[in-house]
Amino acid sequence: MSEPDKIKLLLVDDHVVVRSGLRMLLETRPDMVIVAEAQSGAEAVRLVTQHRPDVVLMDVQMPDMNGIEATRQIKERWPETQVLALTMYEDDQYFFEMLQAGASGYVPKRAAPDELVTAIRTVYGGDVFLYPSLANKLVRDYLERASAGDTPAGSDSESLTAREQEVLIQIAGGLTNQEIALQLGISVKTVDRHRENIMSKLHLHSRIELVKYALRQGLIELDG
Amino acid sequence: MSEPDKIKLLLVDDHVVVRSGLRMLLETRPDMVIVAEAQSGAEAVRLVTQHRPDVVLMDVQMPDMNGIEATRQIKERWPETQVLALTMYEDDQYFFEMLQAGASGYVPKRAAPDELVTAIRTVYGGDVFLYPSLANKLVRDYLERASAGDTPAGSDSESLTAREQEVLIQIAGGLTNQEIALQLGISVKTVDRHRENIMSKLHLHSRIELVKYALRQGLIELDG
DNA sequence: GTTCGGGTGGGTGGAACTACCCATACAAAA
DNA sequence: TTTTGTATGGGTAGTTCCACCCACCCGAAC
Repeated sequence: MSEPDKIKLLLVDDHVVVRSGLRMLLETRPDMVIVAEAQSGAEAVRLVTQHRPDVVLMDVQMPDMNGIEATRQIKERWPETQVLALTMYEDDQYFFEMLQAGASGYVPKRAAPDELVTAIRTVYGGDVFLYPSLANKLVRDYLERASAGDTPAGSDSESLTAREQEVLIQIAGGLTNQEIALQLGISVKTVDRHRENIMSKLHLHSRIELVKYALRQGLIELDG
Repeated sequence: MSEPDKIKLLLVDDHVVVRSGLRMLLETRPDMVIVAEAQSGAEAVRLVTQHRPDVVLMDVQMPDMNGIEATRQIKERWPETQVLALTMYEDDQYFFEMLQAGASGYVPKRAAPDELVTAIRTVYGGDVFLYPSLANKLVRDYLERASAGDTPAGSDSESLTAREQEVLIQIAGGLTNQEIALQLGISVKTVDRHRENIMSKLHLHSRIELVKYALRQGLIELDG
């Protein structure tokens, strides 16, 4: 279909403008070709099946199914496909989750075009690319965990699982269970189950308390 | 400089990708020409002075100086320059502020390219363009104000009465309507009535949004 | 191989929330 | 005086939340 030596890209973003911008910045590069565009996480998974791209440029925040869940599903089925996360905000709350989901890189959308190109080539080569400000974050977090001895048995109160944390962030963002379910591509009942577990673990009893907890923990920002 | 019959555009967005996308979608149109790009509100004001564009495509959320303040300053100095607001989120909290600042239109970035072009031509013609979902919002608000007897120039957002503020604080404190009613010695329905009025005035639609509003306004503390 | 935890999902019932409708009482402003 | 705004309260409907109940699948740990 396309020259075999080019890096095949899949663009995933819910905004036409952003996809066009990425296309403009990337398709002129001699070693890259855009094989498809998706506007939701669900569509991305489908198009990976169809086009088998080398690298997926994945927006993190999207309706329908967000980038984290889409990444998880893609890496589960095609581990050789590399995912490069794109985000609007550098202080992104989903940074760690995205890496856990299997993303090989993380670049803010404000990055210069050449930086983006470098990032794509890096993850295509099987390496990890982290934007400097975000790399610092990762290192800091790593050191914290190391010095804390990994928090073995959840020293104080029970700690939340990654999934629970994800749901908590969505709740704190003001979404209903219904909307969260749509975001994560799971059942409303499961979201509700996670919410119950979170409340139980944290000894909280209403969404508002969850919101305040998330704010105190810095899981979300007030202006978000 | 450029053909006089073309609509001169200034693109304002802090993301290179978005500016590129807009450029790609717009510069091929025969009746449009992009005279400059700005990556902050401050730069936008400067470039309007320099290039005198007909229409400014203004991102709302930006660091440095946001789109609202930039719009205010631009409209103050060059009222004939039209500003079309672009936003990432349809349920934008800055919607009304942007209109008050002088924007002639409001379009989400997820809008189709042709819709954006239509919007530009509309505001260039001196008319107002509102994306359907947002127009509904405005109409609803207008009707509210009209039936309520206006609030003269609709200048600032309607302010809360003392009682409403009191109820808001209790809600933000995490109390239920039941508990608030008990606290204030009034009926649950009255508390509910106050809540409705508060939400209506502030254009908010859930308790969680009320909590965040109260926190932003400093009405309550996070640890309280 | 069994146990255990995490993630998934369903059902029920009551409370709470949200958006509409309606009204009355009172004080201040036009 | 009439209007306006504020506070008060009721009704109804539909949705969401919350706390219980139950289950299955899977992978990791023991």
